[in-house]
Amino acid sequence: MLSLAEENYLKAIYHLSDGGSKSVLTNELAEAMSTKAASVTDMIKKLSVKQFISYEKYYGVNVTAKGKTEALLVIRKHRLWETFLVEKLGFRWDEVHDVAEQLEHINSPRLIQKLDEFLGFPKVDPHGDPIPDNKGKIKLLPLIPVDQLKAGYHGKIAAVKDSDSNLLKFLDKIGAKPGTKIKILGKEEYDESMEILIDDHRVFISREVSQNILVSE
Amino acid sequence: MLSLAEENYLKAIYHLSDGGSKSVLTNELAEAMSTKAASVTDMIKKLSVKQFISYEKYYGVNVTAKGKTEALLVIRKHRLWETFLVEKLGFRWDEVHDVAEQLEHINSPRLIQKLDEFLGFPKVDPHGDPIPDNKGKIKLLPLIPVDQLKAGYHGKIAAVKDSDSNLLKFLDKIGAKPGTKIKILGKEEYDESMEILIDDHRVFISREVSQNILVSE
DNA sequence: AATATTTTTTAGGCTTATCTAAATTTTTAT
DNA sequence: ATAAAAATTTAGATAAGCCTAAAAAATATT
Repeated sequence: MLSLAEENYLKAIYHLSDGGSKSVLTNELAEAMSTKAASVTDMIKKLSVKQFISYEKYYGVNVTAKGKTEALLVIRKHRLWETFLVEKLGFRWDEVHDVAEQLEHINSPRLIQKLDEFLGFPKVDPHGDPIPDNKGKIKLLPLIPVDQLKAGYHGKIAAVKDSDSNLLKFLDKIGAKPGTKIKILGKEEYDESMEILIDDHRVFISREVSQNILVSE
Repeated sequence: MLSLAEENYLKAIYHLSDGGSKSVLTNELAEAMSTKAASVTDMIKKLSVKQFISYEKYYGVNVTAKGKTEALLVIRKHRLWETFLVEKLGFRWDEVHDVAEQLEHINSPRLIQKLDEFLGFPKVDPHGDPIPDNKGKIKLLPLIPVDQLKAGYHGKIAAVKDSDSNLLKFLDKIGAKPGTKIKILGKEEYDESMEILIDDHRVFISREVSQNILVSE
């Protein structure tokens, strides 16, 4: 149905559009795909003809309902594989992204069904991101980045935002992952760094980090 | 290093040459790859330049040592994935081939190392075929097809030859798989069909089937 | 409002992997 | 030994996905 390149573009469009809630510009997409604007224009035309996106010259692209479902099915595969790599093969969560990028393109509904079952039908992946169902539907809960919380807040980490390997290694080091208890002790006005408790351990985190740790409600 | 198409050609050449012991003709390869002789000639030139095969115009190709190693590393991945699909995900052995054909091209040495470990370093895949090591070395034991055995022989099934889904389903039905006890009761001269015991169950098999069940020594 | 800048698209090429049709080489048969 | 048949290679196209350079459209500046 979709080629590997088409799947990758569609997924990028889905992510850049925040799940379809805004349009995506050509250069933005070129940047994300590490390619040139001219190549993006070519691909946009193809995906548009196939009705995965809608496109008006010079005004950026939007995913259609069909495109959204398709993107979410790829994301489902990606997140199930990431879960497999961490839970079953013992990968660290900062190592899984590139491999999952390859595995997500394996085409076998039966494989994904069996994998889902083998993993015990997980609802979220190791980063706390929700796993879409086999119809391409996803339940997104509203999440708040820690940098917006006030001193005194306490709850649990729901997810981490960035999939940058260095951020993940740092979070690993301070013991921060989805499910971990977190409490805000204070925020420094000058640089917005924060003092927090991770599982009752006191740590200092910069704004870059606090923006990437998410809690629910 | 190698493109997907190149990997597939190399693997086919390895198999058709019986592991490098004879040369492979253009048409033979075209047939195996479901493509045209002209396309094969093109690809042969590429693999030849890259030194994975040696090639003399009009006389067929042979795999080099380098090509053999490379082919065996792909086969290693294929067989580890087949083992995973059967042992861990509960696939039937007649269902795994097509999915493994896709999975074998995932490029991540770490993934294969972890998978091997997860599976407990299996020596053979679900069909009884040996799994090459991570250096691309394989230990092939000499196997004998059941149609060459005499009445009275008894031993264990070592492997099954054909990966045709219908054959595998039939073998499943009569309970024949690697490790199962087998005894030859007799052979019918007329059509070479045989009467055998599979795990003490009496069954009749045709020559097509008996040629595809293998025992060691 | 006119001009400069930025963004996007078009035009034309390149590579990989495929194809058909024609040419060439090898093999088989007379 | 030569002609016919079969196998293989070459030549020339095509499609996907990318590129650079140039043109066109939209946006920003003065």
